[in-house]
Amino acid sequence: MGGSELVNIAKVIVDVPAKDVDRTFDYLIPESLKGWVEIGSRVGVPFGHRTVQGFVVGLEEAVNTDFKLKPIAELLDLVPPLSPDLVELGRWMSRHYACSAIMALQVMIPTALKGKSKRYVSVSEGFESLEEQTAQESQASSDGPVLFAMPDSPENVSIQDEIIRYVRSKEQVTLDHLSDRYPDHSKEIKRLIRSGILHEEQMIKDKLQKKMLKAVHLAVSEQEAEEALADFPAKGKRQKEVLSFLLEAKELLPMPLKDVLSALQVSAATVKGLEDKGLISISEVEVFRDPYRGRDFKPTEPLPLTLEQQAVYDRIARQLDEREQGVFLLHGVTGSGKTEVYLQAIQRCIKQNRQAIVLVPEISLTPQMVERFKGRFGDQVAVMHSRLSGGERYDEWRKIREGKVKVAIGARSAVFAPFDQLGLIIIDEEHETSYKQEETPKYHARDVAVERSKQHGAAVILGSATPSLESYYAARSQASDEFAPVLMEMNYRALGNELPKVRIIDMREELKDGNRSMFSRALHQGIAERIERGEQTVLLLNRRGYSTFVMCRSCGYVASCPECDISLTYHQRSNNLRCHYCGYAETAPQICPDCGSEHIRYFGTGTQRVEEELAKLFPGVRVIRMDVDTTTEKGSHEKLLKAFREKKADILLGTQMVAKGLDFPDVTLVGVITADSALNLPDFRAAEKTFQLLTQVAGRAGRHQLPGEVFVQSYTPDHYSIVHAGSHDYLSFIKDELGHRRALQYPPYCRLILVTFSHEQLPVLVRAAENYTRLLKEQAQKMGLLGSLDRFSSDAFDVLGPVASPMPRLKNRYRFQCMIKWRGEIDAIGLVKNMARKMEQDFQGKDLLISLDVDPQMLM
DNA sequence: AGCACGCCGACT
DNA sequence: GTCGGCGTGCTC
Repeated sequence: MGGSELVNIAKVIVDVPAKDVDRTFDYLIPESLKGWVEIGSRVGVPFGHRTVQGFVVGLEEAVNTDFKLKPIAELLDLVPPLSPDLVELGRWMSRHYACSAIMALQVMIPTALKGKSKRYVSVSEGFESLEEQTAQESQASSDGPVLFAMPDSPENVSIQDEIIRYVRSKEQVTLDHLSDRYPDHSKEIKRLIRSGILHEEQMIKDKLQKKMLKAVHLAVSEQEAEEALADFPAKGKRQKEVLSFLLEAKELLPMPLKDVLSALQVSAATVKGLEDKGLISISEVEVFRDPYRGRDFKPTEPLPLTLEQQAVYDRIARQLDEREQGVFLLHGVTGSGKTEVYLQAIQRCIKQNRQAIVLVPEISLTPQMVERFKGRFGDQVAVMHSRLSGGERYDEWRKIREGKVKVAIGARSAVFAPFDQLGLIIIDEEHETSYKQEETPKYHARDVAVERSKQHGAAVILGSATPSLESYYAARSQASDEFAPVLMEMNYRALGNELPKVRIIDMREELKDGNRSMFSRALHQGIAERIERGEQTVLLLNRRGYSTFVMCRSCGYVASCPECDISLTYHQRSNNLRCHYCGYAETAPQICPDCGSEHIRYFGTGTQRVEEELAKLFPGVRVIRMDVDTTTEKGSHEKLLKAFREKKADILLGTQMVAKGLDFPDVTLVGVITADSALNLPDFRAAEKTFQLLTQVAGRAGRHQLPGEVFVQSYTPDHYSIVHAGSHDYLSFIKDELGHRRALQYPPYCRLILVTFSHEQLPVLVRAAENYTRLLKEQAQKMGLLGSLDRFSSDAFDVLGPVASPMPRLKNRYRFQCMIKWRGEIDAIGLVKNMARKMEQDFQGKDLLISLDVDPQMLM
C-alpha cells in the first residue's frame, strides 16, 4: 500500500480480557480526529470482525508498517477519561501486580464508562425492494454485477420484505431489537445482512448516560419579556402567569421544567406555547446527581491544635510547601485528633491550588466521616462510596475530572481520582486490609498512592492507631527500596482524657464456675449498670472465624456446596443454606440427609442470637443490631447510627463495622464478646488483626467527659495480642510480633506472591502445579538462592507448596496454590509471571489458569 | 472474549 | 447432498 505516507498512529490497549491481546495495537488516526485523540482517550476500534472499546496509551508519527493499519472508528469522549499520568500509573500496576494492561486502566474509571459494542442495522442505500431486485436480476443477470444476492426460497420473500420495511421505517435499529421482534427469523435477518441489503454498523455504547433535564430559560432580554408581559393577549392567561413567574424568579434560571409545572400547576403545553412565541427556550441541561443533595452540613472552622498535632502539621506543611514527594506514617492513639490534622493539611494543599485525596476503609466511610469533610470544605468535596448508584458515582467522578471539586474522599478506588494537580493523599486507618483489592487487578491502594505521589510530587499521610507491621517496619528501618515513611507519633488524646481501662475476662474461668452464657458475669453487670445510669454500651461480636454452618451432631455431616465444596451458610430470614462463593442455595433440612437424625443444628453465634440473649437477660432493653443483614439497604447504616446517637437504644451490637471511627459521647462501655475467634485462623496476620481490632474498638469508649471501660472476653487471655491491646501498648506488641515474623520469615521480612492454579481435572491440575513449583525451585537454585530465607541474606527466593487451596473447588474448577517468599533486588514478580504465562500457553487444551496475587492479604 | 473458519455427524 | 455441532486460531 502507500505505506510511506506520513500519518499519525495511536497505540491502543483494547478492552478484550485475553492474554494474547495484552499489548498495544496500532491504529490510524483519521483526519477528522486529528488533534482530538490524546493519550488517555477512549476510542472505538475495529478489532477482528467487530468493534471494541480501547484506550490510547501512546501516539506516534509515521511508522512504516508491513500491513495496512485500520483507522480508529470513533472517539468516545470529548475529554479523555484518563490523563497521561494515570496511563503511566496503569503501566506500573500491570508490571507490579502482574495484571493485564486493560484491567489496570479499567479499574481507574467508573464502570459507567465501560462501553459495549452495539450492532445497528439499516437498509442499504440504493436498495429499493425485493421485487424490483428480482426483476433487475433476471433482466441483467448476464452483464452487470448483481448488487444484492437473492433469497433462494420464495416463501421467505414476504417475511424478508416485512423486515426490510420495518427497518426502513425506523431508519436504524439495533440488531438485538430486530431479533427480539422477529424471534423465529434470525436466518432471514442474517441472510439480508450477508447479501448486503441490510447494512450493519457497530458502535460503542456506554452503560450510562449523563442525566439530562429539560430546563426553562428566557429566550429574550428581561426588558423584552417585561414588554411582552404588558401587552400579553388576553386569552393567554396561563402563559402570562408562567412568564411573570419566571421573571420574578429570574435569578433561579434556568429552572427545571418540572419545577415550573409543579409550582404553578400548569401543563407542559402552556410552557411550550411560550416557547413557540419565542419568549422562552426549553433546553436539555446536564445535571449532576448529588447523593448529598438537600442535606445541610454544619460548617466548621479549623480547631486549635495540640502541641503534638501542631508538630505533625508543621512537618507536613513544610513538605507540601516544598512540593516534593514525601510519605509520612502517622501513628496516633485513638482520639488523638488525626482527622483534624488531615483537615488542616488539606486546607493548605487547596491553598496551593492543588487537590487532595482522602482514602478511608469502606466500612468507616460513615456519614459522620463525610460530615466532617463536607462541613469543612462544603461542596468542594466529592464522595466516592460503594453504596452510590452507578450514575451517582459517575457524576462524582466527573466533578473531579472537570475540576469542580478539590477533595475526593472515598474507599480504595478513590486513589485513582483524576485530579491533575495532586498535592496530598491521606490514607486513614492505614492498616486496614480493605485497601487491598481481592479481585484482579489485586492492587494495594497504599502502594498505588505512593507511586502516584511520585508522579505529582505529592505528600502521603498514612494514619493509624495501629499501623501495619509492613509500614511500621519500613519507617523504622528506613529501608530505601519500596517506601520509607517518616514516622510521626501522637501519644495523647486531643481532649486530654485517658484511654479507657481494659479488663480482660478469662472465659474458661466462667465456664469452670458454671456460667455457660455467652456473657461473663462482669460484662453482664457492666451492661446492667449502664442501662441503669442511662449510658450506652457498644458490643462487638467478631464474627470472623465463626461460620454459621450446619452440622449433624449424630453423624458429623456438614452441609456443603456441590460446586465449591465449602460449607453452606445458614440464613434465618429465608430459612435456607447458601454458598458464599457461587450463590448456590437450598432449603435448610429438618433432619440430617445422611443419617436421618433430628440433631441437625445451626452452629455459630450470629448477632441475632446475641440479640435474643440480651432480650432475655435484660427485659425491655433497646438494642440496635448492625450487621450485613440490617445494613444492606441504602442509608440504613446511617439511620441506625443516628438512632443510637439520639439515644434511642441502650446497646449497639454489631460486627467489625462498629469498631471503626464511631464517636458517641455517652458510650462508656465496650464489650468484646469473643476476642480470640480470629486468633485461631490459619493466617499469619491473625495476631496482628486481633490486636488491631481490640485497640480500635477499645477506642470507642469514653471519648468525651465520661470515662470509658472495656471488657474483653477471651478463652486465651494470655496471648500477647490480647495482653498488649489491654494495656494499649502498641510498641510491645510490635516487638513481640516482629519476633514471630522474623522467626518464621514472614512479611515484613520477606514479600509474598500467592500463585493459584485451577483446572477442571484434578490430576491435570496437580501435575501442572507440581511442574510449576519444580521449575521455580530450579530457577532459585540457578540463582544460588535456594535456602536463602534461612540465611537472612539480602536476596532471597523460595517456593512453598503446592497445596490444595483453602477453597479447593470453585465454579467447577479444582484449585491448588503455591506461595513464593522473596526479598531483595531480584525481579521475582517478573519471573513468577513469565513462568505462569509460559505454562498456561504450553499446556495441552489451554484449560489451565494461573492467577497471581502479589503481596496477598487474605491467605485463606 | 467473540467471531469466523473448518472439518465431522444426522437430517430434509 | 446441506445444516450445524463446537475445536482452533486470530484480532493493528
